[in-house]
Amino acid sequence: MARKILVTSALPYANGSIHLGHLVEYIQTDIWVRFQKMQGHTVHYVCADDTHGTPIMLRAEKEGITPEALIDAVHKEHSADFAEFLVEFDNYYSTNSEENRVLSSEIYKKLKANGKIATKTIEQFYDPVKNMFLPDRFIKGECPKCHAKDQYGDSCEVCGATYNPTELINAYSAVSGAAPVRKETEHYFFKLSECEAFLKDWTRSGTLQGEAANKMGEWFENGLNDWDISRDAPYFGFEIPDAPGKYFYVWLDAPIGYMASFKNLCEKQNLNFDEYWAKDSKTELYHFIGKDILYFHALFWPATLEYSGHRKPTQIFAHGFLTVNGEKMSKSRGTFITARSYLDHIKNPEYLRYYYAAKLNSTMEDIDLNLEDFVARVNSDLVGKYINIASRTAGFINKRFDGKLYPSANNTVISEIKSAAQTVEEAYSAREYGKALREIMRLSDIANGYVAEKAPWVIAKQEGQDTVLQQVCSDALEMFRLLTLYLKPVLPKLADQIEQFLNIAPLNWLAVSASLPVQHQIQSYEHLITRIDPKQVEAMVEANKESLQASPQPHSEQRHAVHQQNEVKADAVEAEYISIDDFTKVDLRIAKIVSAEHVEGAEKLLKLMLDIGEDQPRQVFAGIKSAYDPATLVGRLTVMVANLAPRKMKFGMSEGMVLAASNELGGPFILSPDVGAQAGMRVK
RNA sequence: GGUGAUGUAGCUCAGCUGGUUAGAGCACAGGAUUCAUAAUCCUGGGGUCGAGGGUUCAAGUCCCUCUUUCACCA
Repeated sequence: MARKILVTSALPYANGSIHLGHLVEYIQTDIWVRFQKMQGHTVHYVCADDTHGTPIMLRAEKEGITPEALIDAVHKEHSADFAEFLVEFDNYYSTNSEENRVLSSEIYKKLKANGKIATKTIEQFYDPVKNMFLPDRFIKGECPKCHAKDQYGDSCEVCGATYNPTELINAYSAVSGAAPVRKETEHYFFKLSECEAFLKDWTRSGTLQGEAANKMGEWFENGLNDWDISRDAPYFGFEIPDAPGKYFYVWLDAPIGYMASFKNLCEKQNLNFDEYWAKDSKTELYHFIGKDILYFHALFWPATLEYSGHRKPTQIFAHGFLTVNGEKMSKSRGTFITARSYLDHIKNPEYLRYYYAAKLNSTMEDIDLNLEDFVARVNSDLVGKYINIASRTAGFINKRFDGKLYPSANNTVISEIKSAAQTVEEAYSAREYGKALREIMRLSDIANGYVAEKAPWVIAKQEGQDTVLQQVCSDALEMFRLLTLYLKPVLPKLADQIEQFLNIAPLNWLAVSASLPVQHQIQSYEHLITRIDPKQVEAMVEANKESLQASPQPHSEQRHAVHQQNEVKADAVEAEYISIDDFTKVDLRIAKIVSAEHVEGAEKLLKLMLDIGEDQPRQVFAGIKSAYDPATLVGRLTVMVANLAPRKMKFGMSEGMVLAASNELGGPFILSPDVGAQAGMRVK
């Protein structure tokens, strides 16, 4: 039965080029879509550029163009990159579209009518020169820990410390250089906290991978915060209908961009939008995303849909990140490789599609692009094994039999390859591409073994064996046809060339049970694919090396968003000195460790019972598990903070803090008093 | 500090609900072959499955502790 399926990939931000990390997702999705289409299902694959937000606005300004001109240019670039990597969207649109404006407004109004919108006055950093509110990323200053200059508002790239923008020393606006001030403003919130019951239910109903559902559990444990969905002018985005000067936060209209892109496709192809998005839709909806934006797709998005009267996603497929040679992509190492740069150097996009597919599975594990392995694998699998089957047999058919086939009636190898169809099918369907390709390569080995065993080059020299020769080679080409069919979701362009070579109609899954008929005429064989020269890869890496200091590490979308959603808290700037009065507020005591034990389930904690001369020993959880065996601690004296507010931890109350020394060289080392100190003595 | 993952041959990875001497590809060694843009076939060496403890007749596979790498949160 033909299914109706709508598939999306995450929307790339219109502020940068597509790189090899992005491509993991688009290639993964494209393979799945092509596979489902080959199965005969109705599939629409839509995507769009994510175009709104402060970074786009500012970049356009810097380049002296309008945001619209910027996103138009990026849209062209992205579209070209995807097309060349054979990522075949049914529609690649933009979130800055009329359809999206209308849908975003409608959804907002429905959320409001359902009582899910609230307003709240918050305090944010404000650039008094530029007259705009500043996201954390646009506040820079000196790192409070290592004092590196020009660090971002949320973390230091030199020492790795994380902090609040308020902690930066000599903070300044990255836009104007002015010192930011705090300013109050009214923001609109989506009352996510009221959606908890619905979301708990939804995230556990099989819509997420197991690991993803576990991850979601964390958010529930901490309680859901209302989601800040507005930004103040100036902002490049959609103005909120009933709130002049307030704009939808980019993440509100981005997922609605999936709908808008599809709406646009409906207009072009006369499809029924509501059939796919109405609350009771019988169609299927799948979102392919990176694990970093799970938060938006598994919490905000389904809640938005639910309370605006729409259907929810059927499933969300999250994948891991790409590493190159086992490490994060890095500009200084030359492994931050753009799609364009790959095309310039390696040329053939199907090599990368094949390699990614060989590595992909249905989990959220990161996948590694090992460049040496990439060359070896592509050369060995695609050229040595797969293409070689045709390359070594087609010549005989063309030269000796005028391109005419004479397949045998019964070939056990062909039967075996055909019978693997279900295994391959299931693997693709479950997004276990690595498994599918392993099976296909196993079959390729069998096919090559068949040719080696029959040795057509020997038969060719024997008198009166023409028919046998023709059969062996025809059968090998039939094997090749089947393998091509299996590989087609991954290698669509190559499959297309092979269809022409074999002179057959475009392969779909039904063609598994067909065969090349007797007397079928094939075209002459021309070499279809060449080996990668490792020098090409070296040149690519070299070309991507940036000698300059690494440009800012892109913060993950999630961190970015969550920070934006947090209100700026009014931390007092720490003074350099404290008074004696401040110090005496801290009640330090000599403590005797009465008992020490491991805490089940805790990574770094030990549970200590500390005697400080009170009736009952204090229970304290200390993060010293890595350095101390509990048994050796019992009986020792150390120092604790006795008047620290008790804190409820996952494992119980912690009624104090043990002091310990550490830095990057080692630790923690707990303190020991000199001989004579007694439990309970005050330290000052 | 918390949470979710992760650690299996030189490299990249399979190993489902625990069950014979732990698998594949690449790389390496030896042999065969020459149809194929040095591709193919056969054979072989190589792993105390991150470390330690436990459950079990039986553990890479379950439990605990420690540890590696990564991500997210604080």
